[in-house]
Amino acid sequence: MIDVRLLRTDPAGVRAALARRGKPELLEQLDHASSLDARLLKITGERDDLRRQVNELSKIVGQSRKAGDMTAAEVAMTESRDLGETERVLAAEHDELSEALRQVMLRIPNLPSPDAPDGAGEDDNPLVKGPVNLPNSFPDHQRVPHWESATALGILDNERATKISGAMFTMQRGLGATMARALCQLALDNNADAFEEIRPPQMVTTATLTATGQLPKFADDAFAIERDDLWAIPTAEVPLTSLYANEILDEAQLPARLMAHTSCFRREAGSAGRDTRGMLRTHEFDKVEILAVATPEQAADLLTEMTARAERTIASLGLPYRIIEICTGDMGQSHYRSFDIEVYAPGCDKWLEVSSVSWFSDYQARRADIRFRRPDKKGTEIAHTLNGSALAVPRVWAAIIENNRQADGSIRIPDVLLPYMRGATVIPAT
RNA sequence: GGAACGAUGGCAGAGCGGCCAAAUGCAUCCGCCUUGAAAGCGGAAGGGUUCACGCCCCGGGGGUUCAAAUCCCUCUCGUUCCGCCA
Repeated sequence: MIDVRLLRTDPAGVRAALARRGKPELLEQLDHASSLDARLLKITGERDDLRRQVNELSKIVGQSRKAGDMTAAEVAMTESRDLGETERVLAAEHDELSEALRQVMLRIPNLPSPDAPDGAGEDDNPLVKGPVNLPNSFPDHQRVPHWESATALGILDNERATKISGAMFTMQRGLGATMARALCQLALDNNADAFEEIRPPQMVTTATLTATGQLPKFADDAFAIERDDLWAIPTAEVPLTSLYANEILDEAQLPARLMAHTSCFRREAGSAGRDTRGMLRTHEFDKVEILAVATPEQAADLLTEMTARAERTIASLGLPYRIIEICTGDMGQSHYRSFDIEVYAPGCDKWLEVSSVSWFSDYQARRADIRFRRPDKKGTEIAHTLNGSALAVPRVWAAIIENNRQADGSIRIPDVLLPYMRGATVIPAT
């Protein structure tokens, strides 16, 4: 959520920042929020004034009783009763207004960073680095899509996954399953020097899913377990961000660095038919996420560091990759600044997004109410949050299958994964 | 799933419906004392909102009342016992 007070004090600035996202309807929402806020302020003042009068009268009642002046007490009570009725009406109006304002504010996206590049859509995302490790050409045996080669090798069995769970579920077998797990181990081990490993719940409440920004706007993208009012997490970002929800941290605790390997569940509503082959887009996949809760001053460096960490793991696997920055027109709604790492998969001839590292400024933390206290200052401040995929399994797995395919059809296992592969160095051709 | 009890400041823990933003202890911070420390003594210290006055916050929500931390309802969470169970 953006700060209502900012909207109050600098409406032009907020408009200008939001306009960079290129969605005119957002400006109407801003106007709506402003007018609700103005009415809310007025009503709140009137209500509080009435409450003050009621409180004063109540004191008079008590004092008069004590003094034995029952008439005075009676007079004050009657007056207070009348005021109370008006107060009730105003209070109800206040509650309605403030809920309406909240609903509007929850749907207004974050203001992009001044440093974020302008652009209308994904075609405008600037290349920041690379391509790295990209050969001039690929031999024919690497031009085989992973869903063909992996299925032939018996390490991918999507047909049976579909039998069990329906379309867009996948299943790895044998060394394919081992390699999927190895990738998670690698990503965890690569970041264990600075991030605390968490095994969070993978089902969360509605309140938790609202804090990170998935609700109310993107309810259709998440799996719901309605009977118990729970949601399957679309990313570990959700439980990790809420880990410190409704808490006030000491500045010394920041940055708090957390990482988790979890399953991620996505309905992928609206993406039917797009990238649905093989492991490119699935309802359930594994990912290692790294996340930081920080002070505003720490955040920029953390964004750089976390992007570098994600890059390092991809680079160590020997895959061809590039880094792009996300422009204002393509940014996620909670994002302030964002970088993607893409890996080239020669078999399907695509650059695959395998990691996204983002800075959310105080947008998520305000929703989740994560604050911190500076030792030298009174009061509290909203924290900043950042997160990124240290490694998302399916597309990296697919890229390894395609890039590392040998002339004989076997798959060479990247050296950095060997410690986790129970002695295997290749996935043998059948 | 059934039953009983509980939820108050960083922690522990008081709190006859008004004198309670809330005792007391511990912890924290600042002074005094001391060569230094401990002890002792004195003092400070919650959050939100507001330019301010003020208003709100004793797990969440609702109700009763002139007035609610205190009474009633409800939800959530916790503890213990029973049942079931990886």
